[in-house]
Amino acid sequence: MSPKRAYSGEAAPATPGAVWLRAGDRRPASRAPALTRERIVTATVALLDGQGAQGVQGLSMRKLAESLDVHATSLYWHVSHRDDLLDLALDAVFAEVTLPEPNPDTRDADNSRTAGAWREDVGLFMDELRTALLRHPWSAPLASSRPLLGPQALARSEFVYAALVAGGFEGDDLTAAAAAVSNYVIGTVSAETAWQYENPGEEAAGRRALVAHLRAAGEEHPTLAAHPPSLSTDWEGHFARGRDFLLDGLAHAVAPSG
Amino acid sequence: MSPKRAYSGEAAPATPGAVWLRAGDRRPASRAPALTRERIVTATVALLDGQGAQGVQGLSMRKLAESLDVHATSLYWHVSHRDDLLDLALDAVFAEVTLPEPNPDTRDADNSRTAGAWREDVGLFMDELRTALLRHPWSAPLASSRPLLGPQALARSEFVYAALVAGGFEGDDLTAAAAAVSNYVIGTVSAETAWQYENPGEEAAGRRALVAHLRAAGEEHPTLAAHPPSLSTDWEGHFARGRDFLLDGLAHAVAPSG
DNA sequence: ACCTGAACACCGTTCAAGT
DNA sequence: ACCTGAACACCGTTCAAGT
Repeated sequence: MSPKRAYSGEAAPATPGAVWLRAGDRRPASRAPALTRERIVTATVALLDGQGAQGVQGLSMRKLAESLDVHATSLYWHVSHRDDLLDLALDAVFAEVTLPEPNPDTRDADNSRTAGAWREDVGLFMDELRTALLRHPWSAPLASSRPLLGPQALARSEFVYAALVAGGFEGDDLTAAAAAVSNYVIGTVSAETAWQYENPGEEAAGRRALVAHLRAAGEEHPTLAAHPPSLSTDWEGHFARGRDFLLDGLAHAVAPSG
Repeated sequence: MSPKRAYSGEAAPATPGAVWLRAGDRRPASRAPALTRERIVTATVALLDGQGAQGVQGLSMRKLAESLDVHATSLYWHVSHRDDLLDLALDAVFAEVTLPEPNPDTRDADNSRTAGAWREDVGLFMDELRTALLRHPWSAPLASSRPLLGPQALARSEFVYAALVAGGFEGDDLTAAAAAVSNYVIGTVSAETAWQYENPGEEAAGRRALVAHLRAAGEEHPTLAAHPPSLSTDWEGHFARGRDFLLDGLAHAVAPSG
């Protein structure tokens, strides 16, 4: 109704991932303030973790403020939008991905690259990322829908890029390989967490309904019916198999003869 | 006093003989309902498509109702929650993934499986799915965070399963392969759409800020700085490369010798 | 059977005002 | 510099009531 600037509500900020791009976003503090960005981010992660299957919808500025014993509007001194909070919380999850020093670009006696090194590094990254994302069920869907530009995320990307470069990737192959690795992990964990129930008690009933649904639909989908997709919920095993498929394909790209 | 279109009750009509003058006064005995689930879903997709980079947040029951010339609360006769609408809209996107009859499990003269058939089918599925998801930028993040159980989604799964079974996959390898294929596509498109701007005019400024950000961060991340991730935005090319990496890995699993 | 209207319990965000 | 308080423009969903 109002002609000028329509209510923007929860609309995404104009530039995706804008928190990371704004300079001079944070004012210097004079006296120890009640609120700091760190405290707010910690409380955000805690609130989201406590909201179970609600995901990112479990975060409201008002609930967050209450958990910090402050008014909702105070948060806006430290942060521009709710979305900033989500980006910051996500980067805090990436901080939990702990990685060693990457294996260097070592060579065998015949000057070919050692086969195992880069693959081990990339596989380790994938496993570690999955573990961190699973610890915070709201994080994988978020990671799949926001640019990953926070300092912690960038540091993890650096690790992957270094490992792939050591493995012989370069140019577009490098970019594509790194993207495939991240997207596989994030996509897989996102799918896995999509099955989480609000209430553990509902799981049994939900499972029964799913079996009945697939059986009914299965009459038209014989292959699917013969291999019910998510009834065997060995998520970790399936993750590892798919990870190895992808790593096999990457290995093929840098050593097509072998 | 009285609202604009009140039921007149027993009051005398203003115009004598007005019954005859009013069109549509008598509803047909079995009147077609104003709303159907199909109409609602179509309007939902249209609304979401029109909300640009807002994604799933662009859908409100009130706006949707307005676009259907109905009250928001009427929608609840046809649908239980807002989430139902999202699941229905997502399945409508899967309906746009058009696929041929899958290649059968053909054999070569030496009774080994023809190498190209299943791979062609799976690759086609991946390309088609990407295209459909890109047409509706809100759909990939949604697909990555909801179980894909709609009839259209299941039919597409059937195609992938059939192709993989024809290629020689079974058991956990089959499940893992199918999941990897879907998750790769959905994860990749989700990442791609995460970079979309609300307003095309902001893209240039956002790009400059991103370059500056990566340059500053690049001092600590040399490999990343040397290969700036998303500045070359050949999304399709990178998608195809990653797709082929994965397909190579899958091919290796069913023909480890070759 | 299908739709309306009022009501409830929430939202994110702005802005002037306080300290 | 940092926080409060009131206000604005929205939300999803319920339920009794209408036709």
